[in-house]
Amino acid sequence: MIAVAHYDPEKRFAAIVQKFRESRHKLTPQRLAVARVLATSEGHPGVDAIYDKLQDDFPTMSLATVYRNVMLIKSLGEVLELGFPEGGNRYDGNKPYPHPHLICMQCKKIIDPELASLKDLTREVMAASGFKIVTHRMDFFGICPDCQSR
Amino acid sequence: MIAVAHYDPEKRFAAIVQKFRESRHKLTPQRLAVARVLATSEGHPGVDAIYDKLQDDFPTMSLATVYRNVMLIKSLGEVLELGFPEGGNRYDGNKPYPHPHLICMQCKKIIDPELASLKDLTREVMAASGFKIVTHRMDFFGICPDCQSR
DNA sequence: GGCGTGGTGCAAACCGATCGCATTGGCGTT
DNA sequence: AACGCCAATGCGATCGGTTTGCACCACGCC
Repeated sequence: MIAVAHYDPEKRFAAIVQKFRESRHKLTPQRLAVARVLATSEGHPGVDAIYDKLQDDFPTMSLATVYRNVMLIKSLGEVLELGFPEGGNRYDGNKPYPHPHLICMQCKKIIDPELASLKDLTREVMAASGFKIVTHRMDFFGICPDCQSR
Repeated sequence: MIAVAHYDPEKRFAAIVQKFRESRHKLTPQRLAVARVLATSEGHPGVDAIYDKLQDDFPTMSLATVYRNVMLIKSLGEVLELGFPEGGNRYDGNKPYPHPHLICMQCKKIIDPELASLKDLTREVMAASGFKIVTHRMDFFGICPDCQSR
């Protein structure tokens, strides 16, 4: 398996909470719980996965609340949204900047491969096209080793 | 502007029609019209754009017919679908294999930059992860020269 | 040219995501 | 520590792009 660089979830959680404070948003238990899940972003969870994970602690929490808080954290720039046309967007609040993803088409797991920097490619595109590149998206779709052997 | 390699729309159209025949699908005027638009895929049209473009020739054609035929051509492997989480998927039937795209976030135009092959990256990912890579997606989002000067 | 079946047009259904609203509760103020 | 404002929550209703069901139509084998 590829080595995966990641940040300390505690530090990421603190950074997100800091953004809440700066933007004068209230620190509700539900909000903090969503932030905590995203700070780790184990497995690049979708809204459903976040919702399920918090069912034990917040049995009455609404799915709408998860949606709203994920969107809030996204608007604060503290989570990377991986949108998919078929729905079920996934989120990465541990590394909230664009990076490549490796997606298993069968079990839907998503991991972060370590790749030679895309900086060169981005620079190449900017120079050749005249575009001002704001962000990018790079996904590899395939079958993971686990699913291959199943 | 980046030079863009593309295929002869006539040849692409013939190839798609050939697939229709092989798969025993009827050659209706609406189906052929959709295939003809996709063979060129000027501007990477979405379903709406295809529908609009064919209004003059087929004023009574249903949007559902466009959807069904685009999906058919996709299932035949003759069009590349560029799905977006916010909807409005775009299609490329001229180069129906994965390749990078450069997308203007303002006017939504999509062009094909010429880049050093991604083969090396794909191979790197496969070797390092053990995944069997089936396809990929690589988009650069930015502001095109036209929109920058507006 | 006739027939069978797949294709079309229309409208209804679908469904994840979002919104409206009444209630709740975080947190600045006193 | 208690108050009170207004953002946040939970719930149900709603939305809009896409898909589906169905009756009618027409492509293409014979």
